[in-house]
Amino acid sequence: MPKETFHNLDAVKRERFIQEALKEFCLHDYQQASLSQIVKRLSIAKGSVYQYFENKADLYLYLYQLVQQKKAEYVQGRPMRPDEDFFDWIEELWVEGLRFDAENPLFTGFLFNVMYEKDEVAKHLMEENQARAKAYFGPLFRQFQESGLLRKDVDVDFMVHFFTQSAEGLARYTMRFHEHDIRERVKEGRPFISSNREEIMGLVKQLTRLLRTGMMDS
Amino acid sequence: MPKETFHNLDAVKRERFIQEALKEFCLHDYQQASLSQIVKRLSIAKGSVYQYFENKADLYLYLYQLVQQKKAEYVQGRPMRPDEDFFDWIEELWVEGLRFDAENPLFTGFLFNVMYEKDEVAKHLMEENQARAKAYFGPLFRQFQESGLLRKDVDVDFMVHFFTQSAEGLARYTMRFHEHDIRERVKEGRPFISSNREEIMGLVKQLTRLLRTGMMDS
DNA sequence: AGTATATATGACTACTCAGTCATATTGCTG
DNA sequence: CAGCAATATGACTGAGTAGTCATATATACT
Repeated sequence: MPKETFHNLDAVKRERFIQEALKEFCLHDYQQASLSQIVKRLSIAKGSVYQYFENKADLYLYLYQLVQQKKAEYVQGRPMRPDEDFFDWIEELWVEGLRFDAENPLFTGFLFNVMYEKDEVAKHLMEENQARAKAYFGPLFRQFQESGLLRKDVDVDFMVHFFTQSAEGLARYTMRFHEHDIRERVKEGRPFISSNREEIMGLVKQLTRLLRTGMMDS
Repeated sequence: MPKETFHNLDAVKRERFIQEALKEFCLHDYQQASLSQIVKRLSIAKGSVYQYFENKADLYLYLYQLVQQKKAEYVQGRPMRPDEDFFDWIEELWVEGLRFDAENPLFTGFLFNVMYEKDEVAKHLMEENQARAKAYFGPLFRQFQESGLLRKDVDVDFMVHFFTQSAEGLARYTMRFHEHDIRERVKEGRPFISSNREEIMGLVKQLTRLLRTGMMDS
């Protein structure tokens, strides 16, 4: 976690530091991300990083905690109402989530990188994240199976995996037009996820259609 | 592409070189993978790498081409028969594919890394791969839509994306029990994908169920 | 055996990095 | 203003990297 000095920092300077650090961890994985490059872009001394954080891993974990928290705040506070349709609820959740992604591309880019990070620092973060999804949706799905809402001939764990994987793929799909220049967009701070509400709604609806009743024509 | 010298190499030595290089690129992304480490493990001189290949990128691209080709050979040669059910065909394809993955963990590990590689060297490989999938399944899906097999209220591109993403997620799911010690397994050359035919068949069947008719109980 | 060609070698260059630390600068307090 | 504590600095260390190249060794051919 950050040292006292970082919290004492001028808010503008602290924000700029976070932005630039996120940018670096968006463009590169943990090992390849360079503190030297961050301080160069910020025009501050290398030593300052170590006035603010213990080391590189400390900074990385702080950023993760920050981003994770912001995203959770945004998505939570809209729990499923009793007797509400699960997929209707999910639709709303995902639309909100994608809007958040569009508005905070650096957050999303960072989380995507964490997801596929090969370094040890990030291993437990992914595992935690997966465990969280499993703990949340697992019992819910089991309950739905019992109440005859979800099919019983597919394993709950597998269905949760399939479901979360689909959500992830949805975010990825929204980036499809910017895949070739995501790096440039990150560098320049431009968004790389569509913020077109119509488009987002359309995609989410298509995904829930597939999840509900599959690919086959009925 | 490799230099003449690499092709002239004793087959055993060449195979060992490939194995060790794949191992390194399984454990690390492109930038982090170290030629110095590879030659150390092989007990050969650093210079030898440059007798065999132009540079690091050349080696990486050679490995990709090699792995891609081997996998294609394995999966191809089982084209869809006319009037065969699409999902029945897919089931067979995926079972074969997962068997290949289980038998060649280094190949699969390497391809997984390529997929999420952030370095420029790999960018066009991913794009190529996605374009290949789109070119192959796109027209097929469009045809299925017209013949009333696939639902028409979901965009073909989106459906192809959903479909390929699901296949990828399937492979990832088979690794779920080894996620914490994949690195150790790669280092020691032990498999990290289940080769239990029953289990593989079971998982593939569950996925095709979900793809066919969705998650809801009918 | 002798010569030419192919292959193997590892010290070396030039680079980047995380992290350190003695020193300089700033801000605050009495 | 003096003095002290908090903060900023950047040269430096030690480690690791891709790639080079002159030299040594092995192989093939006459």
